[in-house]
Amino acid sequence: MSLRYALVGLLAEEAMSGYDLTKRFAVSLAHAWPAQHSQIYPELARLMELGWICQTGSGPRGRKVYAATAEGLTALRDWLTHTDADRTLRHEPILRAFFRWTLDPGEAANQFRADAAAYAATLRELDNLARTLDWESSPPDRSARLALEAGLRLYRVLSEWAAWAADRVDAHAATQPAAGERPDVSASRRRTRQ
Amino acid sequence: MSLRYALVGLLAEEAMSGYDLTKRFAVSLAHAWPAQHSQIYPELARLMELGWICQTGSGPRGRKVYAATAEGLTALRDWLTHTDADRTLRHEPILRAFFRWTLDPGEAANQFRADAAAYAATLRELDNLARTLDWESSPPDRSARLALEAGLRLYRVLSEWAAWAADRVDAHAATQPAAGERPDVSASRRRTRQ
DNA sequence: CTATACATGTAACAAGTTACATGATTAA
DNA sequence: TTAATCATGTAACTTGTTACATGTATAG
Repeated sequence: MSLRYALVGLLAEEAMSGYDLTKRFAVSLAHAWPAQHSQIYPELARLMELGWICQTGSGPRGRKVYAATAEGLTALRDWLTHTDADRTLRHEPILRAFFRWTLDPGEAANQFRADAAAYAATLRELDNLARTLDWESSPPDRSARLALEAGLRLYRVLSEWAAWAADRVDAHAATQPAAGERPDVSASRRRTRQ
Repeated sequence: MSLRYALVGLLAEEAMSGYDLTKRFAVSLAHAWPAQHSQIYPELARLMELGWICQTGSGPRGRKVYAATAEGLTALRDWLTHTDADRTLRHEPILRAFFRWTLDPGEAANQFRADAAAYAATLRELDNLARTLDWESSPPDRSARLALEAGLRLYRVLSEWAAWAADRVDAHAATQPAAGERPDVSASRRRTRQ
């Protein structure tokens, strides 16, 4: 349901088209709730049926401009106040980290450093985005700035974490007798509880 | 595909059943890649067909114990080294933060504080889990500790972020003339680009 | 004229969640 | 004996991704 409310929320701030919304999801919302146009257009149709949004204009190339209705805004507020937030974190790079013991330490460290670099790049991107937002402007902009701050802090720690993990792997490898190329997988595989 | 490789990875470390795997996903992997038993059992069947795992034993109540095969381990390593990681972050509480300008500031601040408390609770949970893992034990445990550290750091910043955001909302509300109960939504809604 | 950006949609598939469904073993 | 835990599975549905498909307006 999150996408549905996100669309209403954006349209409550400012009337715009599906194309505009898609761009919003590709920039400011990219690090909170990414969505493609193929998901957005059908959802807009459903929101029209629900009466949570309405078409307020049109433009060249079949452009349709939508705005949130009072009902839509009520539904959004109801979602925010009367439903539990899903605080799940699902992040593939962390999953990958669990299994890097199957690689030789040099490769594992390289991968952590690649993660660190990628996170740092995203952080710079978000930082530029944050600079375009004013702290003391409109309520929507103030909220956006608070949300953006989460992304800023998250990517900063992810970057630090990955760099730290790379160093740890290197440090441990240095203490090892540099035996085979890879850790002895079969030894741990023999551990079994039937 | 992540689930598939996660299962092979866990079974490369230690032979176990679908039930055991489900518990692993509910504890150590819960904050990296959550998965339910309804997703795990069918995937195990597919992994058997692929030859990436094999059944190595059985137990009471139809218990089936699986282990990763050499092919499975090769596939896992190939995934880790030859495919791009998906570094997407999708987190509902951040999305919600974007739209809290539609609520009165008191309610918005309360919600941020509830977020902070929930994150802090998860952090304590993860901290207990981390204490059960040794830094210098087996390679799999060392990897798990590195991965867990990401969760630790992420939940710490999320908790700090939410508390900070709550304070910010309060601080801003204090400077406001306490006019109506809610921000003037209609004013910003009038902003429109056709 | 020609490439790029604008603009909207659909279809097929993959992944994930919730609910349904069943039964065996064990500990109190 | 009875509740909890162990243990495996399926079905229906929702959500999200990738690819397909089409056409218009604008800037160089």
